[in-house]
Amino acid sequence: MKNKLIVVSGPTASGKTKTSIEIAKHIEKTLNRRAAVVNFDSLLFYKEISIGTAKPTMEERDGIEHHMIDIESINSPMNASGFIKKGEEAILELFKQDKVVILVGGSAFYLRALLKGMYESPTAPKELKEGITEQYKNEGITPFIEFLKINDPQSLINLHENDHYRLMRAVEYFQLTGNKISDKKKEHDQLNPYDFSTISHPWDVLHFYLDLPKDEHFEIIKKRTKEMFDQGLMDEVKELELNGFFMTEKPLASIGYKEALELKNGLFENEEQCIERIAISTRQLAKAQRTFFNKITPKESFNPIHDQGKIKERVTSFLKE
RNA sequence: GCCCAGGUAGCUCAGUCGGUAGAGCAAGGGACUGAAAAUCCCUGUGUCGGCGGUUCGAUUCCGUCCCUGGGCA
Repeated sequence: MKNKLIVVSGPTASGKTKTSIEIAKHIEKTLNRRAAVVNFDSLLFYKEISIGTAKPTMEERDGIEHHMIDIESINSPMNASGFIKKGEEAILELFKQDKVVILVGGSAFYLRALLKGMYESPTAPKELKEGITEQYKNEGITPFIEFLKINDPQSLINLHENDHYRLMRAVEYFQLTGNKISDKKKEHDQLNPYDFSTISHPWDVLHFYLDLPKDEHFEIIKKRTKEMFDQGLMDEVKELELNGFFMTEKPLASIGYKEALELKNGLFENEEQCIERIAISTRQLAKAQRTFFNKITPKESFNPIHDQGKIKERVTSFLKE
């Protein structure tokens, strides 16, 4: 019998945490099997940031074991490759223990990397990365575009000239591997990267996608943002500073923390405006997440508020297959 | 009641020496392979407060009325 993997995806604040716990409880209590949650939210990896990431509390987890949470520090950021490695390891171990794995999160890029694979590439040595950063600082994007014109012109077609981050990565990839990243993309595109009916593992996958009407969703986002402040988001930020962080760590540039730091530095007139800003950015994040998930098939869409019963029924039938 | 400032996009505002208007933000759409809650791209949006007048033509000039803010009474 194939290992069973249940994916619970959806935009931020769409009820993924609650749904995943309900599914896990249902599996353990009603179906008499063990279940475990594996996270694929890109910010839950970091142990120092919790409130602004809506990390599930121990109470919320309700005894269900969780993995891929609090596994890194914000001063050594995770990336998709590292995620795959550790995520796969965790999942395989759970399957070995005959558990049903519930993969939960909103970072579609990471989910796709895990299920459809990534182009192989060694980690870039420090000197190479620093050299690229230095050259960009001094000379701007021009030398990178010139480099790609000669070595990987297709990437110039694939990418916009203002997308400096990806242009630099294309140069780095070539210097690192001697291969064109555009060739790798072309190769990988033949695997239909958004089609999860075929994945790079022998797992049986059921994909739940949660979403709800936009206006309703925005109300939930606003409420949750206010709650983050009540729960002490600002204290969490102050604590980080006391603990010697520079406050320039990459994960702190994420929604909630970026604005909290701005509030602390007097860039907002008041807390209310800061909250408003976070809520809008969160809504925009949800929009981007929808755009990505919309392309992913197959998936079964449900309303997190009204469809909990249907979701459980579907879990039951999936595990009997 | 009088004086002043203002009323232009969902919001904040710019502008038109008279030829029916534009930025930022918001919104909508999209891309995405080692930063992904990041990064990047594309796209509108208007009775230019109402009504009259002058003019070939008014959002722009004039009159009047309404509204908002400030000051004086």
